[in-house]
Amino acid sequence: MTPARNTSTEQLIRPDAWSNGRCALMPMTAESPLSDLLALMGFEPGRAVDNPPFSVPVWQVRAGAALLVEGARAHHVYVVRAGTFKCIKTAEDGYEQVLAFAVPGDVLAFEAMCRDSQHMGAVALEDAIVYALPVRDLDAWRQCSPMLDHALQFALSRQLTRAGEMTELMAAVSSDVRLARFIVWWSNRMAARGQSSRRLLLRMSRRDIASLLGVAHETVSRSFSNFADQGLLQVDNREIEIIDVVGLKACTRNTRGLGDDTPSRGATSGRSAGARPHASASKAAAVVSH
Amino acid sequence: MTPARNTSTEQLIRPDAWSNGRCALMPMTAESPLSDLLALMGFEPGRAVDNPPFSVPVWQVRAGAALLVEGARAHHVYVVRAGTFKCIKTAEDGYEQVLAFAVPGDVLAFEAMCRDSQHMGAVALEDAIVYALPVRDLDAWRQCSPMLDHALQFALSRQLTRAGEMTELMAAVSSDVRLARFIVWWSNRMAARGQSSRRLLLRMSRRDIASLLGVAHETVSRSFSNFADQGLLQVDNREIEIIDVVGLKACTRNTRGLGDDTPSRGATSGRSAGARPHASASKAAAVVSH
DNA sequence: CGATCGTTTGACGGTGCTCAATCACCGTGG
DNA sequence: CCACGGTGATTGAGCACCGTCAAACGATCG
Repeated sequence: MTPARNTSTEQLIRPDAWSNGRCALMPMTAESPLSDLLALMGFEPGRAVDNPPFSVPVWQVRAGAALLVEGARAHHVYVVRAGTFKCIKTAEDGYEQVLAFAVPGDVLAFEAMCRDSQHMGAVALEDAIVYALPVRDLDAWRQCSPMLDHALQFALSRQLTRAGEMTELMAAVSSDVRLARFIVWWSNRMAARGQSSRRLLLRMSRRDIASLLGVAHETVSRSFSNFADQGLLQVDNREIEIIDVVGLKACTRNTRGLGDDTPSRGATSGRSAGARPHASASKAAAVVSH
Repeated sequence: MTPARNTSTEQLIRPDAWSNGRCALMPMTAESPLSDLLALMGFEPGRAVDNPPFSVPVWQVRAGAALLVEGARAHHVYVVRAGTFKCIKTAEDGYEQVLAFAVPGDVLAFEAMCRDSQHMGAVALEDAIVYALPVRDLDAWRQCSPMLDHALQFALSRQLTRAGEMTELMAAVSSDVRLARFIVWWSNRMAARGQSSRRLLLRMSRRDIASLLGVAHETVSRSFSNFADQGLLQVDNREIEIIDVVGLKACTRNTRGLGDDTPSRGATSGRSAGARPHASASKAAAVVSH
C-alpha cells in the first residue's frame, strides 16, 4: 500500500500529484455506495435503498493533503467516510486557527453553499476517504432520492448540534474544564461510531487541540499531565485512555479549575464549585398562532 | 390554513400566560408570506414565487417567553422573522449557558431533527415573530416548493457558517479580543440585515454576553469600558456606537490583550502582537476520484 | 545518526476570576 | 411625590490561573 508518495509537494491542490488515476484502495464503488453513505449520515433505512440513477463519487485523500482550500471555489459537498480532518482558517498574519475536527459521518464544505467560495480549509490528519457530492447535481439527486435528501437533512441537523456542543465546550472558563469537556466530547463521538469510548487515539497534535480550545499548547499538555496525575487519564503521547469516567465528567462541570486540593486518589471528589443559577427571565411564556 | 391551532400545544409552556388568543399583531398571513420567508432566509427568487398549496403559520412570541424548551418534543422548525432570541442550555446545577443569539433569518430547532427532543432552549429577548414549519409537513412542503427547499438549504448553510464564526470568535485567548470580535461580528450581522453597523442596540444583558463568550460578566463590563476609554466605542448601557472601526478590528486580530500601552488616541496603533505561523502540514495534496 | 518537529516541564509575570461595594434604572406601593 | 426592593451595570482589591519564554526530552523520518 501507499505506492510511492512521490515528490513535489505542490502549493495548492494538484490533482495529478498523486500520479495514477486508479483507485486501488477503492473497492466499494462497484457495490452500491448509497446505503453506506446513508448509514454514515446516521439514517437507517427501514427498507432497501432505492437504486438511484446516479452514483456518488468516492475520493481518497492522503494524510496531510488539503481537501478544502480557503478561498477556492467549492464544487462539491463532502461526507467523510473514513479518516479525520481538521478544519482551519488562516488569518492574514499566518496564524492557523482550528475550527473543528471532522470524522466519518461529518459533512464538509456545506458552508460554501451560501456564498461563492470556501471560507475554511480542511486538511486530512490521516489517510481518508470521502464521498463527493457535486453541488450542481445535488438538488437533482436529492429530488430523485428522498432517502438521500432525508439523510442529508439528518446529517446537517447533527452538524448543527455538534456546533452547539462546540460552543458549550469552549464557553468553559477554565482550561482544565475545556480539555476535560473536549475529551468527553470526543469520547462520546467515538462511542457513537462504534469505537471504544475509553481508549482514544487522537489524530491531532496538542497545538491543534490548543488552537481549537483557545488556549496555549503548553497548557493543554499540562492539563493532560494533571489529569494523569489525578488518575483520571492515562496519557501516552496521542494515545490516551480514560481511567475514571465519572471523575473526568465531574471536571467537566466545574466552573473554575479543580481547586488544586490534589484529592488523594479520591476519584469523584470535586464538588461542583459554584455556578450560581441566576434564575433568569421566564415570566410569561406564550405563543399565539394565526 | 391552520384552522385554529387551539390551546393545549404544550404542557411545559403556559399558553394561558399571555391570556387572549387573538393575534392583533399578525396581519401578514393574508398576503403570501412565502416570498417574505424566502427573502429572510437569504434566497432572492429571480422570478415570482410559486404559490404553494400550503401556508406557513406565523407565531408571535412575547419578550421573555420561551419558544423552545429544553427536553420538549420538537414539532416545528422556526425561522425568525423579527426580534432576537437567546439560545440556552441549562446545566444540572442550574447554570444557564448561552449558546447563541438568533436574529431574523436564523433557523431555530433544526438541531432537533436528528433526535427526539430539543436539546436547547430559546427565549425571546424582545417581542418577536417567527415562521413555524411543522416537521411532519416539512418534507412534503420542500418537495412541492423547490424554492422553499433551496432557501432552507441556503439558510442552513449560513447557520453552519455562523457556527464556525462563533468558534473562531471564542477561540481568542484574550477577553478583550473576544468581546471585540463579538462586537464586530454582531455589527456585520446587523449590516447584512440592512441595519446600521455603527450604532448597535444590544438586546442581551452583559451576563448573557459573558456566558456566550466564556468570561465573567464583570470582565465584559470592564472590556467595554476599556474600549470606550480608548475611543473605539461609545457605550451607554446596551446602546453602543462604534467610533473607530479600524481600531476595533485591529483589536480583533491580537492574540493577547492590547498591551496596555494606552495609545494616546492613536487609532489603529496596535501592531498585531505575534501569532506565530507555525507552517503546518501541506506536504502532499491529492485527490483521486473514481 | 542527525535534523526536525512534537511534547513536556519549569519559572515568571500579567490577565482575569472571585468577592464585594456602589450606582443607575424600574415598577410597585405608600 | 418619594421610599423601597430588585435587577443590571460598573468599579475596586486580591490572588490564582495561565500565557509567554525557555530548555530538555522524545518521536519520526530521511
